[in-house]
This record gives sequence, structure tokens and C-alpha cells, in this order.
Amino acid sequence: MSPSMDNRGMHSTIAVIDFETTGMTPAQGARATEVAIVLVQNGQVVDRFQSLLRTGVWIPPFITQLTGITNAMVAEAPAAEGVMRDAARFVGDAPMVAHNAAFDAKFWTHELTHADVPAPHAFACTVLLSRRLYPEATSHKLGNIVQHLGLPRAARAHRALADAEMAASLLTRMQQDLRTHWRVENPGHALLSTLQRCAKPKVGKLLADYATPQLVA
DNA sequence: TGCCAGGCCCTCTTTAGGGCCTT
Repeated sequence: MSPSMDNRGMHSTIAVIDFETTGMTPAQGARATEVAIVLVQNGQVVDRFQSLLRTGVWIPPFITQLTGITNAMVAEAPAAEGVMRDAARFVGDAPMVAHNAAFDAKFWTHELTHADVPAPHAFACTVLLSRRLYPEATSHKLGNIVQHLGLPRAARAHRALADAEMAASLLTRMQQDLRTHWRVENPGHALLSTLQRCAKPKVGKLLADYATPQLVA
């Protein structure tokens, strides 16, 4: 049995990831500049991975202004391929979560492909879940929804580890709210993935009818 | 800095358009 599985064969570990990059999409030549991953078990962060990556791709000034990551910093960083191989080993077969997962999943796949490593991981998205669970929030940007829920804000947003920690905190809060408000006993990754794809009017019914163990696998 | 990309979601919708979210 995988170390990330509990005794029912369900994933007890979720890997929360955040990338800093040189742009919006690998399709336009953007590459990762920093990656951070935190492992969450039972609402607790149990391990952390963080590294800058050297890809040789130039970082535009506005990205440096946003993230604080400079071309000089990544020039001294380890090669991206080695970092990503280490990141893949760190994640193992744990399912993954990111804030706006479509963005991070693209870079996860792209960077692992560069490193010649398969990327079969399933992603769930805290933006989509946040819109489902907290429709009263006026903004679902990571910093804003964290503040809205009264969760601790990172001292340095737009760095990978700080953002991954905030996303992990948001994930844990959503799991707690599913337990307390919806009485879901074990709100695991598969249920979160189902919720994020569920049409909003059906969310309540899904949770009210929730009794299917495989949903939390 | 503001645009781009792309998927999701809402609505004054569905033969569409525009906002959100990520760097």
C-alpha cells in the first residue's frame, strides 16, 4: 500500500503546490522559476518542499516586481530538471491541489515533461471549491479569500512556499467546513474533485446525499 | 503594466459575452 494511503486504501495525504513562473502559460514559452509543495495530512502540514529553478528563460521586470524573484537568483539555482525529479519523488502518488489548478497543473506537466518524468497526478482546485463553498465572498483570489475566512496571511505573498502554505490553510478550512456545516465525515481529495466539477445548484444535493465511500478515495 | 491564455462560471444566456483567477 502506498504511504499516502490509509488503511482503507484512501489517500490520506494531499500535496498542495504553487509555482512562480516567467509568464502565464508554457504555450508562450513561460517556465517555472520557483516551486513549493506542502504535504497535508488530517489538516496538518507534515512536510514541505521548496526550490528555485534554473531554466535559462528570462524573467520580465514586472514578474520580479510581483514575486521578488530575480534573474540573478535563478541563475544560481539548481537546474529545473533535477528540481522537478525531486519534486515528483516528494509528491509520490498523492493527489494534488492548487489555487487555480489549471495554471499549476499545466506547469507541473510541462516541467516534468522537460525532466522526462511522467505526471499522472489528479488535481483539485481551491478556486473552484471556494466559489462553491463561499459564494458570499466578493473575491476568491488567494490572499482575499484567506482574509475573508480569517485565516493567517503569509508575510510574503507571491512566493511559492508562502502561497502553498496559504492554499493548504484554505484547503484545511474547507475540509473543516465540510465536516461541520455539511457533516461530511471524511472530505478527501476525490470528494473535493467531484465538488469542483459539480454544478452549483447540485452541490447541496451532492453533499446531502453524501454516503459513498469511494468519493473520498 | 497591461495584455495575452485557457478553463470555469454567471447571466440582461444557451446561435454569447464577459469577468474571474493564476504569473
